Amino acid sequence: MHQFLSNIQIKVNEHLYLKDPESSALGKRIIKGSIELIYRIGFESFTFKKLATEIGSTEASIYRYFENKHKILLYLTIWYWGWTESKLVFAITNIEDKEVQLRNAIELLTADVQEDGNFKHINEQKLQKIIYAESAKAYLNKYVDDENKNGVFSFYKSVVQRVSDIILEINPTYPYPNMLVTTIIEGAHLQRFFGEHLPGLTNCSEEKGKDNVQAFSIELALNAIKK
Amino acid sequence: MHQFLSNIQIKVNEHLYLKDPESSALGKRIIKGSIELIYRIGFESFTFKKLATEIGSTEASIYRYFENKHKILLYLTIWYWGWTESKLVFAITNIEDKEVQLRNAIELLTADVQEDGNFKHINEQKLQKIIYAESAKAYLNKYVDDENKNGVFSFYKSVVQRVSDIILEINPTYPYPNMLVTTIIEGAHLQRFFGEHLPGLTNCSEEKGKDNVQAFSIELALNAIKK
Amino acid sequence: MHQFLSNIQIKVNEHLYLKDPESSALGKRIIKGSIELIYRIGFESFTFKKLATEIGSTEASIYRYFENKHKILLYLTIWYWGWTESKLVFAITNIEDKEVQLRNAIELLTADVQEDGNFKHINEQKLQKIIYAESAKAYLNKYVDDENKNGVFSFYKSVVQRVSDIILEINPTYPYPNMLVTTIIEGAHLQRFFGEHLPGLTNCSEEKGKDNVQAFSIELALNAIKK
Amino acid sequence: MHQFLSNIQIKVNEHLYLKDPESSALGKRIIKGSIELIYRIGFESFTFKKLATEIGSTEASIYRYFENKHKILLYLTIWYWGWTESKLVFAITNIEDKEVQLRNAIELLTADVQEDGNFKHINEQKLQKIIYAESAKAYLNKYVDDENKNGVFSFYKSVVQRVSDIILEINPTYPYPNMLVTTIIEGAHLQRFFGEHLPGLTNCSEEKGKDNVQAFSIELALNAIKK
DNA sequence: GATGAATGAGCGTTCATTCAT
DNA sequence: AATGAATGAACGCTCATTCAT
Repeated sequence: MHQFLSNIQIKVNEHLYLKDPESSALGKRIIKGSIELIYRIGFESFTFKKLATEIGSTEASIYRYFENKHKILLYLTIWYWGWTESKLVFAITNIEDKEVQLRNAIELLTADVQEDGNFKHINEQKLQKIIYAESAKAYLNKYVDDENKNGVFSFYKSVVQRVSDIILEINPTYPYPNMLVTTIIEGAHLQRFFGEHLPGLTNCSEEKGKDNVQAFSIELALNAIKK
Repeated sequence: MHQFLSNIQIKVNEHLYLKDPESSALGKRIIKGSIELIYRIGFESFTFKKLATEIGSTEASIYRYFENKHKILLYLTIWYWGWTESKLVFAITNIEDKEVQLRNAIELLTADVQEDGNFKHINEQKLQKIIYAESAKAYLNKYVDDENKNGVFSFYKSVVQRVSDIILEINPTYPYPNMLVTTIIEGAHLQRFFGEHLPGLTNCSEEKGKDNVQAFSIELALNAIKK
Repeated sequence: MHQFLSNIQIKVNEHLYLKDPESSALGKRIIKGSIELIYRIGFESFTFKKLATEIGSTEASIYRYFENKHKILLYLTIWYWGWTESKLVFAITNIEDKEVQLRNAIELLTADVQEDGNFKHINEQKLQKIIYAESAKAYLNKYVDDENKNGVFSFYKSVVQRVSDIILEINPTYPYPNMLVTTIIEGAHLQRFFGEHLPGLTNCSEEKGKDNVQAFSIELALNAIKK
Repeated sequence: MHQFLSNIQIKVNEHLYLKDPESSALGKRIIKGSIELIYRIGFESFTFKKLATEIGSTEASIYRYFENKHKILLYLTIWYWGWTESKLVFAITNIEDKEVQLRNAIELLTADVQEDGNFKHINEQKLQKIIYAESAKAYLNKYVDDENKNGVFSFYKSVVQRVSDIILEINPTYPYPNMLVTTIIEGAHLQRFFGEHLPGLTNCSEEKGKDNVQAFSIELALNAIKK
């Protein structure tokens, strides 16, 4: 997988930045620093000033890249879903059995991310925690107009659509494929989040091989679409 | 139900406020105004100053009741889950058939709220939208220490536990009752949220009687726990 | 005149301030400090921060009184013209001869102001210099909508109208009374300004009794309207 | 006049620029863009960044020509008076009758400018509006030292002096020729400004042939100096 | 000579909070 | 108990300017 993905660069909608952060060293420090800092202090406390201090630059310089902190969160969110889609494509390619495809897909979408060496300035594990905890804030506010909303969700939609298509191939009459996929994705995020921040609210725990959030999710999906 | 609930008052953990907002007219205006304002402008833009203007009072007066805006959101969240538990208790009382209990419970938990005349200063519909969109912000930040987190979740946990118990009575060997319940609750919230803010991402729509979010949720649960 | 005016308070349009600066000690310090500071460093360099330092307060406190620095300049301008109208009314009251009225009026409007003990927190001399140099900036910018523009000019218009009326009583057929009055007022301001900042551009100088700006202005008016 | 002026280039004091804007295409775009932009948004909002965007260049490039925005305004002001003097010289050359000279001069100085095809990168109409509204800001600030002030005013002084000389030839004993000329020039500017921005404060309006600002000005001057 | 990148400094504004009444 | 006045601190943003190429 690494070999494959090492040739891939996630292309984020260019309306989201003033200057492409991938295009310079400072830009990459902004991305890296944002992930680090949002992970550490949360998006609400995250400011351009703190980010500037974090990466040893200035607010003014960051403004060359992003209009405001919401755009950064959007950028990260989109990047995350673009990256997830890449992995998804890889996980189901050349697999004949549709049910195996579905298992692979759900396993991937509900997994706890491992760091991915291909993107040096992006810590994928921390990014995933940010997605769990903060991504809702990315799209629910006045800074994001509809155009951007759609931009944000294009990768997310693709992911959902790919899995829905598999479901419909297994059971062409299942009436709620999209709902099922989003419920499973977000449900898994939630369990991860509870596991970390509100232990006691979930009963997720490590098993050997794959953990029980994944087991639960796969079982849920297969039972739901069983004819 | 109204007759029953009209005798009920939701008791919110007293660590959350400096002075009980239920104890005075101003306190109730604070609650009513907060719901109105958070619904309208979002929690991030919500400030004591704006709230004071909204209810025709002053910032200083609001500080008599709540330490900060996060505590208000916590208060609303807790109230919501306390109220939901009350309705849940009523919905399953005196029903013999466990599967009917489960159906009723899920129907309730995934429904779009109707206004409930019993709480004059609380607009339950707007409150539910706030829960969908903002409640994650209530517990994920530095203002909320662990003690409060547990306070916040006591009602939520009760709700989850009650439904889990029903599930275990139907299928005592089902290994993930909590996960299933929270996934269904939050999944439904998500579908409602998508339905309103990102139409096109979900395929939920009105059917007659109960809408298909409810149908999907009930079916999902029953298939999951089928022996 | 002092006795008469000591009972007068200049009432400035209340849309211009958030809180009436005449209503508190801090408010008066804001007015006094603004005059001092704008006089000293000019309106462009004048900021709320510098003003706060000048009067030993904070920016936030000043914002309780005025939305922005333009509103302060407007306030000062309006106050100046209100005060000028008061003096004008007094200067022509009970004078029979219309030509003497006109002489008095022009003498007043073209005079170099002397400090007026009635307004302790206002240094009228410095205020007049500000009017000469900065008042155009008060009304020519995006901060001032039409409503306010008219507010600003109500006193100015009254002044112009009173003098125009005298002119028309002396010569009812003179076609340009308003132009004449504004030209004389602003011309005198300009000569004062040149006298201070660009010596060599004007040939104004002190004579005994009244200076030659006044003499020039009176002569100009009388010759213009002579039948 | 065009034939005559087409050989003329206005030479602006070289202390005002780092590199002569007349010496390159970019320099001319800077001048053209400055007039356009100051006219549109006012001098206070005018910045090098906006100017750079307007002309499709960069802030750094503009710094090659002008130290700061105040120098640009000075440049424009000086250019305007240089251009005005050129027209004035032409308007009175070879005219015998001194009173006709004076009429011509005042007519010119109080006229609403028409575009002058000789200077392709300069829109004279917009420049005149800038002079009306903003020129005071050019010389009243810390950026302009005395040396420059005199530079700015050399053309203005020449204009005033030329007209004063005519006046003194008509009436050698008139004591205030400079005051009269500046009052008329600035008075006319003021009427134009009021006409555009504060209609109702002036009673200027179009007549046929020449408008009444011109008529008023000429009459004012002739009556003032009448022996 | 012209430009792209980066930055130090400071402005205008709001926020959360305290104090006095 | 509720309010009016005041403020310290920080935020979001822009500006003028410099440096390297």
